[in-house]
Amino acid sequence: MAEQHITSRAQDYAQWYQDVIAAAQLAEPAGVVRGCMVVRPHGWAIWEKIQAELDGRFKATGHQNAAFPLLIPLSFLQKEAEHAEGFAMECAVVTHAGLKSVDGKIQLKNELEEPCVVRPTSETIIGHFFAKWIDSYRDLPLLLNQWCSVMRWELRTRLFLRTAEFWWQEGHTAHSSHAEAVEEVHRMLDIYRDVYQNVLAIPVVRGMKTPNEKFAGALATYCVEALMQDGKALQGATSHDLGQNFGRAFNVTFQNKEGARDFVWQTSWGCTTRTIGALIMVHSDDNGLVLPPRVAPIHVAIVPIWKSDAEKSQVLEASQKIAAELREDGLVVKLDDRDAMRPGEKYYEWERKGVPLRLEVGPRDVASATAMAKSRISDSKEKLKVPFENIGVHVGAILDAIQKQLFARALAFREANTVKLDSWSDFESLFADQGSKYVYAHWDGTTATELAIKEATKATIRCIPLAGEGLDDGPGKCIKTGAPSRQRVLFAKNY
RNA sequence: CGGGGUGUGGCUCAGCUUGGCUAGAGCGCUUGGUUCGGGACCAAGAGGUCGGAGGUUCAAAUCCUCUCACCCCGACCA
Repeated sequence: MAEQHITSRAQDYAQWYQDVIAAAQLAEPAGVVRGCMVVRPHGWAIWEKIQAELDGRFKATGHQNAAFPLLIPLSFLQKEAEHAEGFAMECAVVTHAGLKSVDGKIQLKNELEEPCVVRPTSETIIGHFFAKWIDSYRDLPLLLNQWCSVMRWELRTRLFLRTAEFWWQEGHTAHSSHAEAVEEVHRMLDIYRDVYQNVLAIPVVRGMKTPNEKFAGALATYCVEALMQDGKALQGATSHDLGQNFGRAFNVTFQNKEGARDFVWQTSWGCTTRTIGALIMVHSDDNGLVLPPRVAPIHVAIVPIWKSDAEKSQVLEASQKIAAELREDGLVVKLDDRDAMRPGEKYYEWERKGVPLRLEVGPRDVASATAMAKSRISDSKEKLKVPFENIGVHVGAILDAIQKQLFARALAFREANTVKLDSWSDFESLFADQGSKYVYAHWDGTTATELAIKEATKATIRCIPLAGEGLDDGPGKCIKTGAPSRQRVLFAKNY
């Protein structure tokens, strides 16, 4: 196991981000195919935890999982003009099938009559099947989700944040009325908020995207936005009101109670492996990955300490008992009994992998029937004594506390890095150089102004916060043009 | 896709300017031994066609051309 140096956040934030990923063995660039990543077991285990949390909530709200083809006929993409334009540049295209060997060299064989795109998202092909499956209002609502990977041929890639292939879920639903579809859009947005805040311990702002930022082909796009430690925002998940746009494009119609034909009202919503990037950039520190217990693949690492063989058997026996008891409580416990490694090195390893709690069990601890506990997020090297008796209760309480502390810490950071601005020069200087925060400011509602602000400062409108979110205080004047503004919107640089 | 940078054992790098013995070091890895409460030590080993393909040359890690990948800054985007 190669020792991993982690650059400090202060020195080079981008390098720190990559170092944390390498040191925790979460993922690495595939190298053999531009922009693609390999998600290593520890990284995938985190994704599986996120999947489980989301999937359970999807099922509980009546959704079913399904799987649709990876390849989409090119013609499908042309059916919804705005959607096609939004994704045209970044589609990977399959033009051939089969290979042949010519003079020992592999060559392409049969050119396809109609090329296929590798799905960048599945609205089109799912629209096609919705048209087949939906005939009556009795078939609605149709509530589906698929877990899969998609491909967008990105020109600049970063592990988890932007890769050519990434993993996600995409929910697709069809409804008999716009009101019902809108209700679904918000139901799913709230599920994302719930998972972000209560599982990932990341505070988010719910909002609506501007017309300029919304999903190509949607009537409206809603999102949850999170703030990273460098002051940049990251979109955590999206939920789209597709209106009848795809219904029209794919002729998805149903007969309503009155006997009339109408196009269905659709939604789609998604959350990606990018979420792991958010986890890293919100919680982790200069010692490596920090994970909230609810998404940690390993909750507790037990490091036994011994000198003699007699001590070793005694200490291991006690450690195994503790591990078994904690596992009965549903915790994932790693008993690190590797012989060749000294305890200190094990501490560093589990720290950089983000294990929330470490228990040390040595001869002295066995004698006193206590273990030394070290939280991943405690400031000092101070350790806490926990008794063997009812250890599950103590460990459970510590893990709960860590979960709460992480959210509180992230929330405090967000509050400390959120400002209300009304002066254009203040706005400009805040975003000067690499600077960024959450800035609530007035905007006149035009795309022209939005783009002018971006041009001048690199800051973009992350969202128009929903009622009750953010720091809105009623109408005002646009920070750039002085034109009337209905409410403050959220600005930041973004990933 | 535009601008800049990088590519030498698993990792970090030296060597390249000015071509020349068998391509080195530290860490990691393997084996044996001593260790073990915050990154251990000793000894002996294994591991590289220098990102790839062409070219120049008696001779290329080193010079030239092309290409691939990665990183940074843009533009675009989950």
